[in-house]
Amino acid sequence: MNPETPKGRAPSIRDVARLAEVSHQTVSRVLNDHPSIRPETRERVLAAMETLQYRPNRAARALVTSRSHTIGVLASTSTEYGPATSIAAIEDAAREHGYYVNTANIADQSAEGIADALEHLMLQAIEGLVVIAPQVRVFEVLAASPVGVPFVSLQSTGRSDHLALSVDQVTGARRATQHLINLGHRQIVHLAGPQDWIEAEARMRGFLDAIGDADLDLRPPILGDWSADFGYFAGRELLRHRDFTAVFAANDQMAIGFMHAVRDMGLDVPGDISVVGFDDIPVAQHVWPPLTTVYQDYRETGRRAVALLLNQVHGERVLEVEQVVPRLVVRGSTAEAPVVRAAGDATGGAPGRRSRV
Amino acid sequence: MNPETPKGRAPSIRDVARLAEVSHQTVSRVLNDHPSIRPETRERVLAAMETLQYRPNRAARALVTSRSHTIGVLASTSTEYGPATSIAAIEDAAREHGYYVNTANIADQSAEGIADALEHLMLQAIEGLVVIAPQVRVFEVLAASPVGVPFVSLQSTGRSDHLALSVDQVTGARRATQHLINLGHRQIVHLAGPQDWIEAEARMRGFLDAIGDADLDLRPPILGDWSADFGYFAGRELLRHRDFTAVFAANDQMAIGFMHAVRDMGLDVPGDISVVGFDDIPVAQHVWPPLTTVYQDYRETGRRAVALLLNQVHGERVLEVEQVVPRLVVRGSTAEAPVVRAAGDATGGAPGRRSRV
DNA sequence: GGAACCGATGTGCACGGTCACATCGAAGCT
DNA sequence: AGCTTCGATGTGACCGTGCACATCGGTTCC
Repeated sequence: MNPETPKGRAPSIRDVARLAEVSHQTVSRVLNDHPSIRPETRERVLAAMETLQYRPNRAARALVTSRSHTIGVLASTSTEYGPATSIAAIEDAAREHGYYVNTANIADQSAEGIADALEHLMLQAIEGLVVIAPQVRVFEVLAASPVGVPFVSLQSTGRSDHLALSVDQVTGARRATQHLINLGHRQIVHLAGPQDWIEAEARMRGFLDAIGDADLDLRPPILGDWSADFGYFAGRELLRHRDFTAVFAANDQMAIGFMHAVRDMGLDVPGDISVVGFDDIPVAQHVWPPLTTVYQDYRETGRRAVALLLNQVHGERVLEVEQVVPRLVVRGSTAEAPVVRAAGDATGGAPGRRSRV
Repeated sequence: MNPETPKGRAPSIRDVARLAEVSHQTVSRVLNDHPSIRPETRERVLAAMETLQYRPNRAARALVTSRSHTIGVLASTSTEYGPATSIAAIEDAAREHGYYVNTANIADQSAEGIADALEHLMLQAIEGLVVIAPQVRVFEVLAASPVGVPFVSLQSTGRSDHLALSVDQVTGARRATQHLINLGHRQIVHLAGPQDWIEAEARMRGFLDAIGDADLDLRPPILGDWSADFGYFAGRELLRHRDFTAVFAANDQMAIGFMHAVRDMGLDVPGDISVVGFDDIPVAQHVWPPLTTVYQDYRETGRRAVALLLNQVHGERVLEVEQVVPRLVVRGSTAEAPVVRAAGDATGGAPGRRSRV
């Protein structure tokens, strides 16, 4: 459409060069901010680009430099609030650094599904990888077929073959549990995440540590699937025997589902049973009762992952990462343990209503 | 590392060709499933690829074919459940079709922010665009600087310059409102989404239609920002005058925040005030009371967007899209309107508890 | 039995950039 | 004055793949 454009093809640096009456190499230099270009020449080239509506061809550049300027994100459950938030932050941060992001979601949890997603990313010639699919198995697959590019995981694995952004979930979980213990609870149930998940394990460890420190009886944690539905059904089951006074759920969804079950049984949170979640999803403070939980900054985590990864990609020294400790947020779902355990009393009071927004 | 690999460079089709004792073109043909290749030759080539761990270079291929095999997603609020779910579905579907997805989040709502994100995608040479950033302004920007590739939007705009996946939100909202009207509510407040949003407008229109059909008094809708926090604060404000008995919120988060405010004022849902949301996010059925809302299938929407877009990209005839009507899910947050409007009575009963999981 | 055709494969170039090296005039140094 | 250095620019090759066209042996057809 543009009269200057020679063929039906998009304009290339040679078209720009012709119009600006310079060599194609000079155009290339302008593109790459080469120092030794006369300001006047640069202006002329830029004007020609503007006229032709020139856009550099990323494929051509990638071909010759063998740099794709793309980072991969290997994700699972990207629908959940936490991962989704981190992914969005990763994309923003990457764009800021002039990078593109390619996400592959793990379809199922099989090793094959993981390998498929990884293969998809490798075909894209990614320069680095952010792993936000925090199942132990993912790292096994990664170890079995090395990607050959630096990678960062958003969860701490304890392995040393890559960098991990250590949000100290163990301490977060420990603090949540200690909060319950401080309130006088002695029988505490842990609704954990799935077996294979690193975060689930870390949170469980924090729970176990706190229980051990306080020398309390240990009930084996219930392994869940992070969903509110699971929290609900687990609650229905658990509440058949009222032999506990508090629950620490490994995420807010399960906590919310559990609270639903408590109400269905005609019991009260926190009057009869205190509940703590993990993550502080946006609705956590608006459910009834407002959920005591552990806050972690998913955006910041994503941002830092990109910074860390790009450092590695550019071959810079990677500094030791300081641990971020998530913060306990006390709301209305926790209260002092009922003094007398009355198994039949379903109409316990509702003390300690400290709802806040 | 591999003895066959000539230099430090990754193997190319010529390396494969040399090993298989064919020409590079034959290798290319094997890659592209050209019909006239002898099975025996194909085998030999495939074996050579395997030996060399050959991976096609996407950049080179994109350069010569000028096809990037990438689709762009222009998104905003990709952190919310709905968009996040659709994006994940888009990525899965695209991968299934051998396509890559590049997402750009709109940083702020300014025209500049939108143009930036779009520019980012265009530099990537996307073949098609899915718009999941349902603000009217986005379409203005798109109209001002045409992208030159087919695009599909996940929300109906009424414009005819592109395809829109019409989930019929107007009807969904109308049904939600009618549900309240059928329960005897006469004063209904609408917590709407932000001004600029297509979905917000559609849902508001459905609300207005239903109110108009029933010949009820119209209260101007309150424009919110989709957040639970907003729902809460709007509720605190609205409830200073109890001149309504039901609320239709444009999404579940605002509904949940509003219900929080109702409780804070010592009132009861649905005894004093019925609440309907929109979206059916996973926790909606587990909050108290379980939220009556309108379900829409975000995964399916994303999947269909990709199918539609790729049809266009491949120049196929694009069939008219049938409208999907979202489904009303009745739960415990709605009940018959209180017969007598007792302004001071804060302890209304809790009829119609039909909680279900 | 020779022309036309077809299946299977090879040859060379083009895609749009960047890199290494060449060129060339002006300025600096001895 | 002659040599070196440097800034500003040009020339040609190359990255890995696909396309257009050429080649070549074997059938088919009249």
